[in-house]
Amino acid sequence: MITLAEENYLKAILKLSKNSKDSVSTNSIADELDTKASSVTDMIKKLTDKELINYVPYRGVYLSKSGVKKAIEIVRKHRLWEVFLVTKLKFNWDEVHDIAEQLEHIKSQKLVDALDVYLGYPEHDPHGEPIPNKDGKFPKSFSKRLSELEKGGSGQIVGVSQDNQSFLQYLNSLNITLGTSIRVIQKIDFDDSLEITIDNKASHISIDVARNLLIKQK
Amino acid sequence: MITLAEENYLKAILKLSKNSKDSVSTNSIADELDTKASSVTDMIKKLTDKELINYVPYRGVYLSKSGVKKAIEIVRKHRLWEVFLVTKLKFNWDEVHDIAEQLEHIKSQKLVDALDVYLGYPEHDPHGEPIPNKDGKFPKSFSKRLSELEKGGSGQIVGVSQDNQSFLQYLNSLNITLGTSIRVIQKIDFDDSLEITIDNKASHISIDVARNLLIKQK
DNA sequence: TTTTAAATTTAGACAAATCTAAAAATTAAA
DNA sequence: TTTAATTTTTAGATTTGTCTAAATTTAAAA
Repeated sequence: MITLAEENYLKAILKLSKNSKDSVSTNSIADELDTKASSVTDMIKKLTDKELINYVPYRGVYLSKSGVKKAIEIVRKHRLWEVFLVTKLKFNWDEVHDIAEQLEHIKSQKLVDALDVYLGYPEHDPHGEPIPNKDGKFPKSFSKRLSELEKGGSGQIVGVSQDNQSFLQYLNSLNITLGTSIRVIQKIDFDDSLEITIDNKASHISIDVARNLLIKQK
Repeated sequence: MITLAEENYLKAILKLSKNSKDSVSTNSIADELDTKASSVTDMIKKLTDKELINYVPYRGVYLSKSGVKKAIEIVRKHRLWEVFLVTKLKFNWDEVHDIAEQLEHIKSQKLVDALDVYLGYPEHDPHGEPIPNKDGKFPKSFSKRLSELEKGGSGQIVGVSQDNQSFLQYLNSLNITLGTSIRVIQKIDFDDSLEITIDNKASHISIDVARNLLIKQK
């Protein structure tokens, strides 16, 4: 049986191994989970015993096949629940993370699959992150960043690539949400900022914001 | 902060104090939670420190005001999630208990309330148990037992008063579910069993079953 | 290449929740 | 009312997940 704490470690290791291809260091896990390196070493041993990760002392860890499978399952649950909270319970984009953090640990394969059906097999969560399917496969992504669009280009918001509170709240204030139509009216050379329309209303955003907005073109 | 284990104890104590009005004994809690009396004594001390229960050594416990409030919140969450699983995710009646047992511990007031709205403020869970509202008040019950109906009487199933697996599975095999229309065709004096129609199809059930079926008459 | 700094692990401790076995208190029986 | 049986509590141990402080290993700097 895999415990809640173990699940959180697996998820953290998966996330960290996506950033850099190398094995994941003890300290980086400690940072990610806001805990101490010594605690991480302890847990690493438990996960190694369960063959969920591979570990060479002082050399870092990486997920085993079963560890990847398990970690992806947790990510899948997290993101499906986020979709549920936003699309069905009308939560805001930036309110769902902490609740999904709890819901992702509910154990029932049937529940996850039923939720997936109920939500219509969504491919992205409200933050634009891809949702792996039942077999652990991620959908092919067709989105690009708003910052990559040319003048005159347009598309619909399908996600964001950063999910901190202040960013999401800023988007809220701009009336940018999932599905919002955006068109690039002008690109300002001076600071790379963009004049855009948000559902046909004019607005102005910085390049930093544009870089974190994922859009899908028709 | 209240822990998962503490929540389970509060729920058990609430359940046990509904049966008998007296204070709840250590052993009865141990039975209910399938644990040892010594473990119960330990936990009783913790709950007493947190003023969630009142406790006199060797004399049993009862819930404090805040303990009742907390326990009812958990029951509310459990039952709302059961409704969700059955009405939205199409689970069977007898499959939802274990999952709700996990979901009831998710911490978010906003989530519970949103779920309540989403489900249309249900007053009973799929087992017929009443769902306390936001303020902890239970709905007034208008249901009666099928066993109390006269020959010729009819109504709709609104719940059951017993929720063990085999009973629920038996009902399933009879095609008795929430909302099913039942009419009493004949009462057999010999063993008090009943000839009934289930959605207009003839069937025969024992008095024991009839006693555990809650119906609402038009 | 030796020394210093940084990262990692070990050792020992702690809180939560549980257990077994033994002691104490209460209740029931003789 | 004394004894026996039952219930409850205490004492001490265990597991999980965490911590601090010290020791060890690896990497970087002189």
